[in-house]
Amino acid sequence: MGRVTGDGTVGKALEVLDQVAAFGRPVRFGELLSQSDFPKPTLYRFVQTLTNQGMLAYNPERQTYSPGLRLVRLAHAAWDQSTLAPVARPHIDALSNAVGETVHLAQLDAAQVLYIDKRNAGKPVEMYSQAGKVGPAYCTGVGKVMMAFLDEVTADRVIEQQSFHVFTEHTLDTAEALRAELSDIRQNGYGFDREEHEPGIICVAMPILTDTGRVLGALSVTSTTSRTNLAGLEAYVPILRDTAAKITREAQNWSFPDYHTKEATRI
Amino acid sequence: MGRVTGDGTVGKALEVLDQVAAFGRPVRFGELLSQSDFPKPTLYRFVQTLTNQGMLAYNPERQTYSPGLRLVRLAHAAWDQSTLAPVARPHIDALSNAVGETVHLAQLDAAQVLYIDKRNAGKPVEMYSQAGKVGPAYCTGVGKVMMAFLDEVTADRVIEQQSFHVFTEHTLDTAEALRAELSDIRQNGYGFDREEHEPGIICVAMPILTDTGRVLGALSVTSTTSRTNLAGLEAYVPILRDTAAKITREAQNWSFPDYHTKEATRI
DNA sequence: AAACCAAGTTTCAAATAATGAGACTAGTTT
DNA sequence: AAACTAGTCTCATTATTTGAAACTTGGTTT
Repeated sequence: MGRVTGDGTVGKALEVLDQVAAFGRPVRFGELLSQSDFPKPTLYRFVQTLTNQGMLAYNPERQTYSPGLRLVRLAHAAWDQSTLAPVARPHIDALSNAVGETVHLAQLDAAQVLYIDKRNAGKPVEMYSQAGKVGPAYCTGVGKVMMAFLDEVTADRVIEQQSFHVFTEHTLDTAEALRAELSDIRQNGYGFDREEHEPGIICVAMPILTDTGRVLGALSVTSTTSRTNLAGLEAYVPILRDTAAKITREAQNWSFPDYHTKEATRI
Repeated sequence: MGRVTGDGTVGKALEVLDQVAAFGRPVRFGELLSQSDFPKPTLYRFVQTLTNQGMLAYNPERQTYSPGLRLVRLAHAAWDQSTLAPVARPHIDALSNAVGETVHLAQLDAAQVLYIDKRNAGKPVEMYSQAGKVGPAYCTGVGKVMMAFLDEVTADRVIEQQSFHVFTEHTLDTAEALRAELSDIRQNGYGFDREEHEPGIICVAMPILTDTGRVLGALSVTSTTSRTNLAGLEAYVPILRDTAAKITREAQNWSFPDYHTKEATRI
């Protein structure tokens, strides 16, 4: 969804990979076919190739395909080199201890929010279950603050790719409403999720920017309307700002990849 | 290393992806070129395509490439659907608590050991940093017990792909020595790492097999020669066997992908 | 400031690989 | 045993990849 297609054969093969992943369970060739735009033999060859390459795993007993182990290995490298996680970890820990609420670290990937790290209030870390998860950008705190600080061209592209599905009565459901909100966020320097994604769930979010203003990612503190309110969350703004600044400082040295290509095709 | 090449354009592109990941740090185009068999424009186009697709991330300030965020998202799905991790987690937790030593869960990927989960004695879980890591199969406990229970054809292919690099004075450095060891392991049903990979580090490992004998993965308990010895580790065999059996039972229901294709090219 | 150099990028005809309609096979149901 | 279904294979056509060479850009030296 929102992914650039038409990068030749490689792009098509990766599209198939995404489709398999999107099923969320092992999937049969036929199911994939009925859902795919590719003709049977073409899809078949892609699936074959990806399986040979370890990007898909094949279960011969059930004749099903699922995303392969090679991805886990590659993601390990991505995690280390292309995400804020290694640099941010100690600061996230400190933030989590200080606020005693759920903390998220996210980055943008193809117009979606990709959760990179998470600390559950109190509970021990239950990682991979959350890291790698994606969510909508237009109705989450982290998504909105990241979009707010993108350059105009990139922002337009990202906004255009939002689905504006209505999750709750507070969900912003048009590009115009979103643009207005992003403008507010730019003014304040931070943003909220006002039960826009899930009823009863609110959060305050802070962008992580380079000092040239490039978006690196975002942090958020999440709570529920039963425990606090927006004013209560706003009290966390100073510590969030501080944490973000620390992450920025360290990230500058290590230096991180950008979220746009020269080609303007990818976010 | 050990990966099947020659799956057309897609295979070549993924080879490039592996090369970038192998650098272990953001890498410039030129560095990649000097290390690659592809001619300049060909490599250039691959890198371009992969970047457009989010499989690589480009840092315009430093002009470097690193594995992209899309991999993190895809790996999340792989983790959930193609690994033993979700099923094994509670049992690994219990095992870790019971033995108070470092516990590993691993699977085979392309003749290498892929660590899927880990519990550090006492310390809090620090996930992704370990999950996705790869290691040699011929000189680790988990690697050897998995190889020992592969079917003959697959085992031959895997053994052939081992590097037999000598890490310590105890490293098995020939296919013959390894085959003898695997035979012993098959007899006992479990295996050890006798400081073969790192001096002072020893472990006892147990394969996780389906009841038809197919290899699903392996478990190990690791310690140091300063804290215990092989006889001490052997005491953990019953609980390891028990844990493996529990994981097998649950995995059967959920059912997992295999580690060989119909094509006999991929492990 | 001109010449040089290195790194990255683009071009385009030739070579190669991807494509997909259709045929085939194996397994299952009527 | 015929009809059906899901998966796999073939091969002429078509479209894409390929890479030598030329070009551009930014930085460094003379």
